[in-house]
Amino acid sequence: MENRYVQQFKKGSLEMILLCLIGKKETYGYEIITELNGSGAAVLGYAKEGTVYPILYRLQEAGLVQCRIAPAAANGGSKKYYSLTEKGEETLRELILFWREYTVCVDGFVEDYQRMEEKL
Amino acid sequence: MENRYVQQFKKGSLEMILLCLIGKKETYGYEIITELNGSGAAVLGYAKEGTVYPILYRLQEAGLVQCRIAPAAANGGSKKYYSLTEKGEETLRELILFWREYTVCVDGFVEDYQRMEEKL
DNA sequence: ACGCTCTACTTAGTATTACTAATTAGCAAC
DNA sequence: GTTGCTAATTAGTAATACTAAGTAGAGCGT
Repeated sequence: MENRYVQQFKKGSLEMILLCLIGKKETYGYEIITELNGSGAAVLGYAKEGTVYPILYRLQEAGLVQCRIAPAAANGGSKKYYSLTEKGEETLRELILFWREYTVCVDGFVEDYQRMEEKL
Repeated sequence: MENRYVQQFKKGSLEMILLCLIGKKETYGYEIITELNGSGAAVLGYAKEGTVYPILYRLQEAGLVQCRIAPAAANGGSKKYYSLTEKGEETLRELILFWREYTVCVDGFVEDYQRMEEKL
């Protein structure tokens, strides 16, 4: 891992990111992994199977996503398509609200520090 | 814990928050805890000793903060005043840069989801 | 037929982070 | 001398994510 901070901040928000991706369109684990590892999300580091699949199981067990099994496609194994449940949509809305509050709070500490640093 | 999301997002960024607080002014564990539990940081939940002190030890072991022991004050035990080392300042600058990148990335996923939701 | 590659999912074991909860200890006020 | 406040320490646990390996189907080239 190139950037050791990646791991740190990533904890916790991946769950929200997966809910966003699933909410945008019905999708499956492998596609999520390739999307995360594609352009735009490099700052998250490279999501691995051992990270993504357990989160999907947790989300399903919590009743936030539902799963539809599609038979094996052109090439490759059978896919598990996930979509948000009503509870999942509600939870995601709450999560997003909280994410906003949270970043505002953390930014506050950062700005306090930087304001002080500028005075030197 | 009232808000179960608190715990999730909090993982990882507390380290940066402590560095910001220590960088702003020399301070000690108990003061950090009371500051975090005071106004403005309620969204972080209530930081407990078992969370803050181990982070301070980690930061010290990593050479990011240095420690000065002050004799017992008017009332209370002796304090351990922490301040940033040069390495700590550098690391904090890097952490802040990364924090910006990180939130932009996560916000991107959130906005993608919300853009799609509005179209419905 | 065989191995190779790609898609796709699963899982065991580990590290890190934070929380719970209890303990120690000095000093002051009553 | 007991209570209350400041201040730090620590043992044990839960949650999150990572490492690394394995399973399995389908298509392709030889």
